[in-house]
Formats: sequence, C-alpha cells, structure tokens
Amino acid sequence: MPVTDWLPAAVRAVALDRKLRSGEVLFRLGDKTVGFYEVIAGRVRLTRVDRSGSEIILYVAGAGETIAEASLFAAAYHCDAIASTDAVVRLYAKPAMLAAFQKDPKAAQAFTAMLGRQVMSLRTRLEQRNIRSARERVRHYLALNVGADGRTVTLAGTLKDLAAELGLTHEAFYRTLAALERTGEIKRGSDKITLRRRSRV
Amino acid sequence: MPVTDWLPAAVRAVALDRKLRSGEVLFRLGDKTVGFYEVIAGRVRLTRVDRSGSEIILYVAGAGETIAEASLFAAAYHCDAIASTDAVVRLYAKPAMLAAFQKDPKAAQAFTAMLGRQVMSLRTRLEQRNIRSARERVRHYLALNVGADGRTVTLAGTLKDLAAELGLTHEAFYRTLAALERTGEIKRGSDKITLRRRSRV
DNA sequence: CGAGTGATTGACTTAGATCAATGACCGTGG
DNA sequence: CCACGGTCATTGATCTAAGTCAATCACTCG
Repeated sequence: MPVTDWLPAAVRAVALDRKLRSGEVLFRLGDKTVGFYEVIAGRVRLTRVDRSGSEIILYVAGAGETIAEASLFAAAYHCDAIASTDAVVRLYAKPAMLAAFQKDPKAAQAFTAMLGRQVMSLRTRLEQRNIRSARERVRHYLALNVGADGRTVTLAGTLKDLAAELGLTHEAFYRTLAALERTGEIKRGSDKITLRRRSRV
Repeated sequence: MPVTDWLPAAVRAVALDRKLRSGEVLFRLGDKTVGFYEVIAGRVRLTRVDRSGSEIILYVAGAGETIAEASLFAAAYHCDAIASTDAVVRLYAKPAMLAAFQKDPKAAQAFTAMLGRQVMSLRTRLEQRNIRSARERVRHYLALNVGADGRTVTLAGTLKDLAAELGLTHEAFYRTLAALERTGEIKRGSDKITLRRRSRV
C-alpha cells in the first residue's frame, strides 16, 4: 500500500528526505520522536541493545516500507534505527500528522485502517512461516497472491527477494519452483507464475 | 495488551459473548461487518477458499487475541472465520466503536496506537522467524523478553505454547532449553528463566 | 483411579541450509 | 564498443540441525 493512499497530502508536502551512509544512526532509543519514516532506498534496521551490549534486531525495513509509525503516539523512540546499507529515508513530521488528524477525521481513519490492514498482512505472513515444508509454503504464498483470474501470480521484485520474504534460502526456493514446474503444478513466465492444476492434497 | 487498555468502556459495556462449537462459522467472506471479535476461549481460524475449494489459513487466533479489527473500516469481511475448537468469542460492535471514536478522539487514538504497537510486535516476531537456528531463535526471544532486571524472563503460558510461538516443535524447544542450561547460559525456575552469562558470539 | 496433557529424552530421517560453480545480463568506465 | 565487475538465476553435492515417531514420568481433574 503506497503512502499516497493513506498519508494526508499536507503531510507529504512537508516530508523531508535524508541520506544515510551505511552504519549511520537515524535515531536512538530515548530520542524525542519527530515523526515516522519511509525507507526510500537501501535498508534500515531497528535494533535494541541488551545488557551485554550486543545488538538485537527487531526488524529490517527495505525500500517502500515505513518504520516507527507508533512513534506518533509516543514521546520517545523505543529502539535504535541504523542504516544497514547506504540509504535514503523520508521523514513525515509528527506535528504535521497530528494536525492533519485533528483537522480531518478521514485522515486519521485512513491511517488507522492502513495499520489494520498491515496487522492482517503481518499475521498472514507469520502464519505462513508456521508451514515447515518449502513446497507448502510456496503453495500458500501462490494461493494467496493470485490475481483476479484466480490463477496468475504477478511477481513484483526478484525471485531472490521473494525467497527472503518466504523465509527460504534462494536456492531452496529455486528448487521448489523448479519442482512445482516439473510436476506441472505451475507454469513460469517472466514476472509471473500461472497455477495449472491442483495436486490432490 | 489487554483490551481494557484501549477499548472504550462504552464499547465494552455492550459487548456480546457468543459460544461456538468446533467447526461453526463466525462469519464468512462478504458478510456485512458487525464489529470485531476477541477470542475469549478456544481457537478461531481465519481462512480464505481458493478456486479449487480448499481452505487457506490466514491466521489462527487463540484466547486473548482480537480478530477482524480492520472490519471497522470495511463494509464486508474479507475472509471466513471458523471455530477450530469449541470457543467463546466476544463481539465489540462496530457502531459503538465508531460512535466512541467520534465522541472521544482519545479513544480513536488509543485504538490506533494499539494497532501501531501490534504492527511493531508482529514485525519483530517475523524477524525472529528469519533466524534459522533454534538456539539463536530462543536467545533472540529471551533477550527481547527480559524483565526490568535485564536477566529474568517470566514465562506466561506453557512451554509448549511458547515453542509454537517461536515456530519450533516442542521437542526442539525443550532440547534447546536443556542445552542452554547445560552450558550455563540460562538457569530455569518454574515460570521463569534467568540469563546467566553471555556466550561470546 | 484412569484419562488427558505437559515436560522430557532417545533414536532416526530428511528436508532444507550451506558451500560451490556456471551462465545470462547489465551497466559503466575506459 | 567492449571488457569487467556485480547480481540474479540455476543446479549439484554434502551435511546437519531440526522434524518425526515414540516412550516415560509427573500432574491434575473429575
């Protein structure tokens, strides 16, 4: 869901881009919150540091993802955000967001609805990870991502990225796709996969 | 986060409980939305049905969890909800929620903030699943769930349930705990685990 | 007291991770 | 215009950690 769908125009208008070099800190736990960010390019990791000083990764956000949405309702950030690669982030200012919410309940509702959809989608991805078999996992993904025709799955990024999203190594994923194609269950095209027949159970 | 923290009292006051027998349908895709539910007891699965008629599981909610929060902003449910065991669910009516939001912006904000925290927590659990090694996964969990003293993890439910939350078989989880205790990295008590020393990397 | 469940450990198997190598592309700098 | 470095896609070989099957003990609850 692109930010244009749920971010008030007034907020987008005052968004601020910032370039980060790999390893650079975006914010630290305890910093006063200034807003939430969209990752435009590169990757940013959210981490916490344990007693012994080692970093615990909470999440790694890639291009197109937003982070620290919850900071809108908190005085301070609850974790560290550090660039894992050279990156560009876009700041959506908290005061502007809150003002927009105040002015237009529709804006607040759009934001809430977006979070609700996000929760759904994350739960589904988590459920997917409960499937141990690579083949079943891929089937689950394909079944949930068919287009309107009920049999075509359009591939957004690279297969490698998709493998990561599925929690598989790219090798395992390639092999699984190859196996499914060999049995005739799927047909592969560039940038899409077509489901063919159902295997019984 | 218990519902009392973010659910307006006015909504809780008119909540409605419903008993479901295993296999009974709570709602179907396309049904007009009447509100969202809290699972009080048992388990409820959210599913979709694919072209070939088989059920695809989106999520399985257990006691204490809420489902279909996003239905507040939709006219119809986007999936099926079916009891996987005998269950009790509590309905929080959509009109009451929306009225409470209208009346008190604080209520709306509390709801949004809850969703934001939920997103955070789900992302973290997803990140955790990216860790393939059982031992590292358990370490990650423990590190993120220590109490204020930085070394004690309080166990809520059964170890079996925790194993499921971590995406491990209970056997693998027991063995991992046993191994960690054997190396002295953790100390186990009833209902709690204490971190001892750090293993270097 | 027997049924049901959690906790635990043993033995065995295997699917997927790991390590490795190759070919196809693609942008780019000389 | 082309060679070169980098990444993706793909496949082979190998290994092992975790899944699966199974059995036991301790509890708790009617």
